[in-house]
Amino acid sequence: MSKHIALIRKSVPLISISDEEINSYLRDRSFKISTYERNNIVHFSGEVCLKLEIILSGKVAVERIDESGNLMNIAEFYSNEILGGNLLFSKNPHYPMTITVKQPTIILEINKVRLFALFSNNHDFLRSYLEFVSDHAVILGDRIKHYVNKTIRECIMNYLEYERQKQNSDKVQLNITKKAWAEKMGVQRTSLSRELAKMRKDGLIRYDAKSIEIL
Amino acid sequence: MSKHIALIRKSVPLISISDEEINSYLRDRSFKISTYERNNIVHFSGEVCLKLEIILSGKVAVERIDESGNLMNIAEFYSNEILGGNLLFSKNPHYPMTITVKQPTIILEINKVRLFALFSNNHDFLRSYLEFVSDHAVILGDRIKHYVNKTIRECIMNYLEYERQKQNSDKVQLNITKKAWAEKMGVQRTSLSRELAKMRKDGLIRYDAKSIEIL
DNA sequence: TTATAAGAGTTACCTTGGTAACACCTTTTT
DNA sequence: AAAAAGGTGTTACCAAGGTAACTCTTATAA
Repeated sequence: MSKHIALIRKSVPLISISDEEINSYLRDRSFKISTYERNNIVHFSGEVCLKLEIILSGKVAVERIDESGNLMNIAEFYSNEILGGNLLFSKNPHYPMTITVKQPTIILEINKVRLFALFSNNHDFLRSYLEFVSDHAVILGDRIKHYVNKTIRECIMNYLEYERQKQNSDKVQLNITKKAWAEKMGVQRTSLSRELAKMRKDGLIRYDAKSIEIL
Repeated sequence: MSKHIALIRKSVPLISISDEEINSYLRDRSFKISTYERNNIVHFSGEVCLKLEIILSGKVAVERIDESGNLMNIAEFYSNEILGGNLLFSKNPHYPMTITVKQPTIILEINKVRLFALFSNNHDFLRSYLEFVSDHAVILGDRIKHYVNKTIRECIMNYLEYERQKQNSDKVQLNITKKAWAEKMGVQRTSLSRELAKMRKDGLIRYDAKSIEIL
């Protein structure tokens, strides 16, 4: 348990909360720790959101599974990130997608009443909460912008452009598998393969198994 | 000006703020009133968001215009609704889409410092702000769910199903033009026409210029 | 009340991308 | 080291839907 408190102490969103507070919240159950194994499901699509969750360690993914069983990876969350922040105060707080564990994960759950009390008493916490929620709404909006009504080629270029800037090189290292990339863009893996081949033929890119060079 | 104060007094998000406060905020310019005519642009895509805006009266639309000039209507906002709520506290607060005026509109602008002070001093205001922001993040998520990787037929059925419940009748009145409907779904008007004709042939619907009956 | 603009329906044509069925690799597991 | 599982590339086939070019109808303006 003291290991968990150490984890909470290190958690960025909670940085301004004292040990005594943490202990008392854990005791009165307004804070709760949950641990998950790989492939556990944290929340099913449609489930009601009743608490805020802060990831203390690990990695989870928000995934949309359509009627035919196709997977689309909408977002991934790591340590210090928040789940349910966009949902908790909504009039209709249902998780819109499934949240699954990708790496063993420890999560701190905060109930709604405690959260609101923290906002009131701790303006730094409120500020970082608002910042987080804002940032993620913006990311959602960006996904609409980048992936709605775009051709696969445009999706590929968006991704490569983003990685080119992040990696600061025209030769982009692919740190994910092609399968995962296809799921991220919500297209078939074979269609991604085909489009990459076409783009090579059109002289736009050069590539091998692990990297793509933008020409 | 007193007319504006009356409008602010009636505004749901600000219901718990007194006349004296409103007056003093207007005087120190942390509150500001702007009026817009039809087709004015409130914010261009990419513009930096520096303030929260509350619509006191009128109607605006959030629109995405792609490279080929095609319009997609992402959302519409009316009296008592908030603009920029998802953005203001983000690290990268750029309006992702263009916001245009559909009906003459009066907007109250609140700067970031004042807004944060209101949160701190007025928990009801904070609560309704959080609720609003949450609801709208959920709506954004729903749009992803409803419109990403769906056929036109599925988009049509989603819309009709939604309207059927709202209007509580199998015969759905179309209160928008077909053109606007197509823009809302981000498809070509001709493709919508074609698909409706197909659905009629398949015995799914019956329709005339103003209404559609679900069979 | 014309004239002009804007919405609406139809269809031939063609591009995009999902499906399915292979053949290879590469990585784990036993 | 052999076997199983999962990632990858390729391609023929086909459905969905964007484009463009018309025509017809319904508002709005002169």
